[in-house]
Amino acid sequence: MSQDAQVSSSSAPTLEDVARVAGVSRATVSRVVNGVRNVDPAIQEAVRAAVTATGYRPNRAARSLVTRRAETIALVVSGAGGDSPEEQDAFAARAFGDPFFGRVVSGVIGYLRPHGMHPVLMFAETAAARAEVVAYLRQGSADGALVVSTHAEDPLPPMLAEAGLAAVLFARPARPVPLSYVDLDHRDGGRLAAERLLGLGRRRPATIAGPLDVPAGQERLAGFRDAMARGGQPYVPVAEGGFTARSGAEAMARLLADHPDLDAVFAANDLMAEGACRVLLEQGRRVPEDVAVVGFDDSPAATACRPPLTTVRQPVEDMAAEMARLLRQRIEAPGTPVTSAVFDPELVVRESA
Amino acid sequence: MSQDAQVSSSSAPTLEDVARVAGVSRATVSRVVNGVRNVDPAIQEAVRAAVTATGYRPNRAARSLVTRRAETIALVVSGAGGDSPEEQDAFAARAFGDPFFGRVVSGVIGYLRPHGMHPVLMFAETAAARAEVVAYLRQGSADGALVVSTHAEDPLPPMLAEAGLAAVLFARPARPVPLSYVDLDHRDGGRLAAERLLGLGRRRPATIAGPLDVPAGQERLAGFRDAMARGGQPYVPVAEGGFTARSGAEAMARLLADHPDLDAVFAANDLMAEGACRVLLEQGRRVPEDVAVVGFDDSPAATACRPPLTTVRQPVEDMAAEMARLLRQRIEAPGTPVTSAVFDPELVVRESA
DNA sequence: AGCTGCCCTGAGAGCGCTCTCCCCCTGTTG
DNA sequence: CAACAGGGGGAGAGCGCTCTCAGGGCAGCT
Repeated sequence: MSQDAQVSSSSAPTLEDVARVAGVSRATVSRVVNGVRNVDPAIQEAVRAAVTATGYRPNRAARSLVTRRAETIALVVSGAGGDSPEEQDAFAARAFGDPFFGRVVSGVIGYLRPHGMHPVLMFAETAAARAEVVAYLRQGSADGALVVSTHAEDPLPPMLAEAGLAAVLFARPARPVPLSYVDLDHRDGGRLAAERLLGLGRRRPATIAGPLDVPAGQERLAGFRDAMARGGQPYVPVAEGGFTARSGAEAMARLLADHPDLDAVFAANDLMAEGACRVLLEQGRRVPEDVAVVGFDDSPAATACRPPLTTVRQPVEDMAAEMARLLRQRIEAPGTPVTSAVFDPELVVRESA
Repeated sequence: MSQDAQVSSSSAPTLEDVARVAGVSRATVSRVVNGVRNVDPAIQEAVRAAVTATGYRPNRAARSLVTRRAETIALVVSGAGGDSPEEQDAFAARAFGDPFFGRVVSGVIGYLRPHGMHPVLMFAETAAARAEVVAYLRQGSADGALVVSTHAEDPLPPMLAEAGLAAVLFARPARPVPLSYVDLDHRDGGRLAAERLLGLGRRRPATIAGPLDVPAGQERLAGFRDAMARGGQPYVPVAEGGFTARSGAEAMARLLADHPDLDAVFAANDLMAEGACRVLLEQGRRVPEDVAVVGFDDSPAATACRPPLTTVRQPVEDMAAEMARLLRQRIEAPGTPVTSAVFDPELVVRESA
């Protein structure tokens, strides 16, 4: 039946059509369709019936035109990549190759969906792409942006802030930007790793830190060291890595050379932990018997690793959902001050520690 | 200066503003901004100057309202999942955990970007979500859909076709649907694997097939068998797997039990190949010396595997770009008949064969 | 010179929706 | 009973854009 009505009007039904069917004015239908405000229940009922009878769907463009809201938000994967097409492909592949983004997307959609919104996916890996993101938002095609940066020195957030656009970041930017963000309590993650190792009775720990110019890298290390110090281990050898398996392996080799008697390693991410495990195994150390290893992220690398890694997990979906919530809030009430939401990590115990 | 103009008009500049600055009518500015048609070069110049001076950006909603084009397309990750929130999360994580989707996204964006379009990301894993995708499109919020199904029996494509909506699929659906699609020549992929193994002098091949109710599963097998037959190996033992590492391992164990002297295995995807390698190694077979293994997909599992897998790669980015191109074409000219674009796979030689 | 026809430009009518008036009707109060 | 308040509903003005239509100017033709 709804199809008949649909077809008869030769095109998608409009408010006008619904009004005619319900025997009321356009304004009343609009009132019912949107936040119902002061409408006689009987009429509401009639309108609702007319809506289903006609198969009416509000035209988003028409609505946006007058409300000046796109009812759309941009999900921007941002980073400082190169400008060649190959690098762009590589950027995208790298970004999405990491299941981390899948979890972000999942969390964002999980929040947005009940609100009838859908994210527009954008990459901002080049200067041109960043300009386009800003233009897209200024143009009103999206009401705000959710930004996930792959690099700490991402130039996009400052651009967004300067243009006065609504945006929320995943992870605290390296230098302060007047934008809300969600982040993990990396310090606490480091603490969790330390306490696990301490609880296992390990007394000669070492750590493979992430890049120390990235907040996450610094804080995971700081948290680990603090907790170790509190646990009676004031001195912890550190080797810096670059969040890759190879860098983890190299760092592990250095640590082993300098401290052959170590019995525990905390790597600031799973990839480095995996590299570390490989080196450990190659050098004849058993994991976890001889050396316990704790990673960070709970990425697939954690389960793929032999042995499966004990690791620190971030509630990425929850964080992403909160990011979306903060953005919506900012869009609704542009005046609200910027805030941040910091989430607690969780220790996932597997076999490596 | 563009900022001054921007600010002075207190809000985003409109066509009217540009027209005033350029000293022409709205219509003329519109003509210049869009496909320039019969406009005096001098006036074009003046308009363009006014556009940059004012920092004008067409309002997408207003334009969409009259053109009845959203200039947006939906990128739908579709599948038949469960309806619980956990399953939805799992769905998303699974979908994006697979770098395959990253490559699809990358290819789609690569094509769309130069056309000033951006994809809206949607999941269609439940009946409600599917209904919403259809509603979203009927509502005109997007001009068409790019559908990537995780299951062969995805109900979304038929729904889209029936609603008369523009859509293009990734991979041929299990049962015919009047929709265009892009796909890989899976048969040829099977052939490539067979010829590699044959070229290596292997004479006792076996294969771990994918699910045989999926076109890709059937065709990879058929192509492999045909090429083997042509190469003088009419009989090839088959074990069916489910595209997971575990199923690959189990299939491998079965094959080994029945055919202990096999010297080559073609697994219909890398995950199964990885599982197969593990079993092979556990049972004391060396890869590739005793048994050569070829996978399919060239996923990260291929490089993560010990030894790294020789595998068949699909040009996913190109396929995704073509999918977007076909969709745009269909949107521009709705009358054109549905077509399909079949791409050629490529053998990537690593160490396992 | 007068006419035809073409090229270019402007005027203006909407696209479908929201939202501000404004009016009417009912219920309440002096 | 008159005056008023207030809730419920309709009329209508746009939001910014595209596109049709008509008109003005000019070249080429008879």
